[in-house]
Amino acid sequence: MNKSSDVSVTAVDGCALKVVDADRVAAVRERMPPGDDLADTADVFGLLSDTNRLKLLVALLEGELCVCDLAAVTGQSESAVSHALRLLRAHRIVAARRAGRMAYYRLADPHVRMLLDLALAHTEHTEAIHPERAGDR
Amino acid sequence: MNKSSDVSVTAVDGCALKVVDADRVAAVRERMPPGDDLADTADVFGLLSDTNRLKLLVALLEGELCVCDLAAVTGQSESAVSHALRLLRAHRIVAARRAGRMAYYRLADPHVRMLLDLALAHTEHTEAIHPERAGDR
DNA sequence: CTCACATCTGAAGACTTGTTCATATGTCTA
DNA sequence: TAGACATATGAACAAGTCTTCAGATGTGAG
Repeated sequence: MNKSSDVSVTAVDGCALKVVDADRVAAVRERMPPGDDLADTADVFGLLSDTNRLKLLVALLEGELCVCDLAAVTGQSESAVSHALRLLRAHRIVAARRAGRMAYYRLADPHVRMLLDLALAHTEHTEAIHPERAGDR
Repeated sequence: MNKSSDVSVTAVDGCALKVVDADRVAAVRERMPPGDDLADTADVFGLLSDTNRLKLLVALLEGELCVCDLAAVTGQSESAVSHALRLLRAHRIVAARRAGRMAYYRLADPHVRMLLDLALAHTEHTEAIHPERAGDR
């Protein structure tokens, strides 16, 4: 095993790149989930990465709400809420129930619910440990 | 309690909006975490929402790696990796250890590690239950 | 049937983000 | 010290995203 200080050059997938620890690189590569899975996961995170969408989802954690109430709770325009819900609905993260002219939305993805719970539990504890912007070294 | 079918108009925070269930709206509003917390949480999700950054973090789950190995594992240019790491470092999600001219990066945020574990555990099981794009009704 | 209402939609502009290329910084070796 | 090397950085362009506005759709009441 060529550990530590020798730099080798491999061409694992067509594009040659210098690697320091070829074994670990190969091992990590093995375990890396397929690109599609990672892309899906990144998409989910992306849906949670907007403050307004996040507010909507947090509001829905406790039960369904109609569009206008969601707008009131989150302080957004009804149009903005509708757009956001459409996106979330397309990704099956929320689901709608229609009652006459009202539309009641609820969280439809237990996986996302867990992510939200986990994330919120931590930010409540962490308060200000994330000083945004800092650049070390 | 004015439940069900009467629509009232409240001006809770200055901006008047029609609400259907004023009680629930007020209750949900109560429990909603402060805006700053939500913004921080959204930022974290945002950092995980890029496939390339996600790859880097997944690669680091098993231990530290230097920049060039990260580039090799994830198939990105070293410059791109460096830029991504800078962002992650600024948010204290990864930390660098320098050894001569090499820089070894590791996951520095246990909170993020949990989010990653949770997310990956699920995508591995869920395969294709997230048919990307679908729009119901 | 007509009106008021709740929600949805499309399009356009402002803004944010990622990638690339060129170059800078700092470290090791000869 | 000179030169090779690993990483970092800045600037610029391309691409994607959010918000808003105006108007469309569908539903219930009179």
